[in-house]
Amino acid sequence: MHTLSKNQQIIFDIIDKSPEPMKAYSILFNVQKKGIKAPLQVYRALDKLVEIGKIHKIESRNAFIACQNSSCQVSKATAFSICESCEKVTEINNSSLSKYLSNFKDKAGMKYSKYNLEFFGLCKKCTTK
Amino acid sequence: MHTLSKNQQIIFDIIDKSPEPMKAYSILFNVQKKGIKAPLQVYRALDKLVEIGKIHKIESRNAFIACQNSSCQVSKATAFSICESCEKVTEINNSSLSKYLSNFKDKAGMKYSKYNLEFFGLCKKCTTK
DNA sequence: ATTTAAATGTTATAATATAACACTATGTAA
DNA sequence: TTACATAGTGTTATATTATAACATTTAAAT
Ligand SMILES: [Zn+2]
Ligand SMILES: [Zn+2]
Ligand SMILES: [Zn+2]
Ligand SMILES: [Zn+2]
Repeated sequence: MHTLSKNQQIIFDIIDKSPEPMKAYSILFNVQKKGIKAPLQVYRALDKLVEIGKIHKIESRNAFIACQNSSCQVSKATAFSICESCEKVTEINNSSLSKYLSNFKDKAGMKYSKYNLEFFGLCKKCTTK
Repeated sequence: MHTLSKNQQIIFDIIDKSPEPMKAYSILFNVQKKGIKAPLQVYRALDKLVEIGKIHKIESRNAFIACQNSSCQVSKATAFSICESCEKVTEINNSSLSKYLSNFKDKAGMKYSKYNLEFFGLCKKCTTK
């Protein structure tokens, strides 16, 4: 089991508590009172947290979210739903989907070791507005 | 059928000719001899070209690629394979995959209108090195 | 011809991310 | 416990990616 360093723990905690994906500079702003002053300190922690699967990057938003899937030890098979109205992001944990994608074979013979899928649409709440 | 404006055509042509995804500022550098001098001119053309499905953005790379799928009129269901060694990117055109993803239903009841999928791994060429 | 929408040109600036270097803490193994 | 290796930190500077705001021009629609 991996033990987080001081900066990693601070930055993980703030992302984990956030109801929405957080951007790097918003994280920075929020941890300055804890002594983390420079972008690099944030980005280094983010890199590590992504690497070990504690957080994921939402590529289309340049934002970071805590892993909501306890079995997701590494960020190598990720899927998210993103509401284009309220920007709510949810990690999808669907074994049929992950099985389908993990077994997907390209005709070009490429061997995949990782994927990231982002669905866009309207969440239930925003649909009824 | 959509007719491209002058800047849109210039920028589409250079992306279409490129064997690899192009970044916005690399595009800018390459079209300066054609009179396009400012980032905004590039980004505006890119936005439009993405909107009409002539190009796609590779989110994990902040780069743009010409649509390799003639039936892809709008960028609302995209899938790519990305080689993490040589950075070669290929648009995946697989009807089983697109059918599966287009019909995918989240248990949260979210209605999806769009998705983007990026596979990562080693291409054939890089596997045998 | 008049109106409307789309595209352009330009300057400035915001937002996102990394390079380089010096230093400190932690774990491992002789 | 001392040496060594690996990971993490702090700091300054800078690179890269993207948008705001405003004036003007072109193309399309009525
Ligand atoms: Zn996860
Ligand atoms: Zn919503
Ligand atoms: Zn396409
Ligand atoms: Zn390759």
